[in-house]
Amino acid sequence: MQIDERKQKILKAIVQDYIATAEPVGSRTISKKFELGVSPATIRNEMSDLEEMGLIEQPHTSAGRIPSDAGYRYYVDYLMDPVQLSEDDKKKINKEISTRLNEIHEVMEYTGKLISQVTCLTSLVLEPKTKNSVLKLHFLPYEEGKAIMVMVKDNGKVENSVVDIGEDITPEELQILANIFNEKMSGTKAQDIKTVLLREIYGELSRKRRMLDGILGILGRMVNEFEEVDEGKVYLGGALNMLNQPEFRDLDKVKDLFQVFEESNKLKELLNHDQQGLNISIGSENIEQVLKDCSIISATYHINGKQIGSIGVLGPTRMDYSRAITIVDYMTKSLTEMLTKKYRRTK
Amino acid sequence: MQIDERKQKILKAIVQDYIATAEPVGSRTISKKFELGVSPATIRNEMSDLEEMGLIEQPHTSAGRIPSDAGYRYYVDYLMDPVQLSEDDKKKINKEISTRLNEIHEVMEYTGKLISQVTCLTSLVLEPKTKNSVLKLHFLPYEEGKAIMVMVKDNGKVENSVVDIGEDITPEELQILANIFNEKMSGTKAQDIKTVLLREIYGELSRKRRMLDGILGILGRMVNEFEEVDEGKVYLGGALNMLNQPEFRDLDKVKDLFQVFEESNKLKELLNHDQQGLNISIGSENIEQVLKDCSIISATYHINGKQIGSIGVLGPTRMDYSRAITIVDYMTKSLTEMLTKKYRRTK
DNA sequence: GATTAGCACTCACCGAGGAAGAGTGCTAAC
DNA sequence: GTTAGCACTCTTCCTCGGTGAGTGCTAATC
Repeated sequence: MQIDERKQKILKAIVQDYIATAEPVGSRTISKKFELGVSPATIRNEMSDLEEMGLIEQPHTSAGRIPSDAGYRYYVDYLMDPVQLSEDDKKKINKEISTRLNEIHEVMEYTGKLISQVTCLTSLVLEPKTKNSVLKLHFLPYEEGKAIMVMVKDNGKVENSVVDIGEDITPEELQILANIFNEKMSGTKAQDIKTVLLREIYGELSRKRRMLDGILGILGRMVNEFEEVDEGKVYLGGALNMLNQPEFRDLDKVKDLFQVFEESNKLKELLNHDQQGLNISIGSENIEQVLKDCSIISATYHINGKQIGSIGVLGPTRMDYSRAITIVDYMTKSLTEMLTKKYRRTK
Repeated sequence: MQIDERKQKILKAIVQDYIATAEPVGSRTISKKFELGVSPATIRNEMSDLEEMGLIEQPHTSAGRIPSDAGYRYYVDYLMDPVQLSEDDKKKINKEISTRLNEIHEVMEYTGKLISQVTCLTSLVLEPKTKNSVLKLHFLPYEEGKAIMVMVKDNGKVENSVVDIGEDITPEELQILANIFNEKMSGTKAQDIKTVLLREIYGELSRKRRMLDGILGILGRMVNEFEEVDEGKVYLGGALNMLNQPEFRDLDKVKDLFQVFEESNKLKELLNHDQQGLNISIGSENIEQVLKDCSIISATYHINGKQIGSIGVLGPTRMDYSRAITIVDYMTKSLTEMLTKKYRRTK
């Protein structure tokens, strides 16, 4: 869409003023607050054009204009001024995160809190996907018929779960299972394990008929475990901030919104776009109908340049895009750096 | 407080009608809906007395009466009719829980969902406190200078964490440490481990001077781990249900309430009364000022008759107490039974 | 003496009506 | 092409009277 410079300035003024005040912007306001050197009447004419183009709209006849989704999109793509994060903010973020780096879930939770605090919006943080290799498998004795399976993954995480092994499997046999895994499978992606592993083990064990049935059963359950821990958890932070937004003064809207917040699957989907890097989804561009008055800024972070998770902020379409983008961007970089440092492995 | 039978009947009618309708109850309503055999005028006189006693109050002059906190308390203590849970409900609860019994956090989360669904209120579920014994300790190799410590607790939970062990500790030495622990300490309460363990290990190892320093360091960190995992997580479910309650039509109240919901520490405190069994906290009886219009029904559940956690429901003071109590009560019993069955150990 | 009918009074709630104010669109002049 | 002027629209806010639910009091009744 090609629009002339003065229209751009006016659109920019409308978006910025509306972001700041949450009130429809009138022609007089623009001519007073922003120095365009033209009278309100001229601005009115331009606004009429902008409305025809679908970039702004009028809540009712005698009100000012507010940006449409398309208007925000144009603003974000072409008009927005870049914002620098203050050194203070940067320091705060870096320091706060690095003091919390013990457990991955603590990092995630705190990252979320931090983002929502700095942006005054709601934060979404997706745990690194553990669609990655299990490096090593250990079995430990538990109780009759059960064993503790400890999995070391190549992102440094350690998971354990109790698996049923049946009564007639001996510790030695379990050890064989672990050995086979550690020798042959180490580094296999979890989702590939199901097929590959089963074939391998089958070959290896075909001599030892007696064990076979039991162990195949264990494998079935193990693979379930692998998949279960595969899911990155999603952390929601600062949901309350939404209640301070004037667009959520309506209780029904709050209900709808929080309904989405309670469904972690939906939240995951919101962050789960395929492309890497920064992504901005404005209003009706969101998959979720309920979020038609919200925008989401999200970005991916990396560990060892490979596994990825994402973080995002969710706010009303009328959010301070440039600030939010800057913060999300900085946060992903800082997270990538720290997590990579933490989980750098010789392998 | 001694009040005559007719006053009791009237108070009961007021509470029940108010619970059902959320509207102040007038004298005419009572005389029509409940068969007391007296005219509205008589009821009015009685109501006037009840108000003087502080059991009911009047929102404004020309409105009916609503129960005060003291009124609810009297109702709960003396007037309430017991409710039987329908067989359907029972079956539903039992079935739903037992299909989910794999991971403790799944049980907790699902229990919460179930309670909030059945009561249409908000549920709080406190994980079993793991202020309990570590039965067994294992060490597994991780990377240079670190080891995976796997702890089996006597409530059946398995926890793992990566501990720094320093470069010059050999796997064999770690094994010794584990052996010492498993022989001497097994079953010691986590909070007692710090002192006892240190003394024991010190004696055991005083011969092997070289190892001592390193191992003492590990112990320090281990003990931190023990304490860290001590905290039971709290699960919140059905927070949205509160938004359907007419008392939370006011956005500011919602904000305050959700503020509490976001602080898991406060939620824990709400469930953390010392006495076992059922506990009812009405309105201003709550520690948390913000919850002065809410009541909490909570009860403790047990595993192996020892470790305890609790579950609760939170709703407006105008909640259906007898139903809520019945459900919470049934739920704790059913949870106790199932968890005890699951975690029954020969030890 | 307890109960009740009758009645005046209070007060929240609701909808109508009207004034104020913000903002527009149009027209005519610059 | 730009702007001043003006009529017009529409929301917001306030006021005001009517309505209805419910009370408290008084006097009559059981």
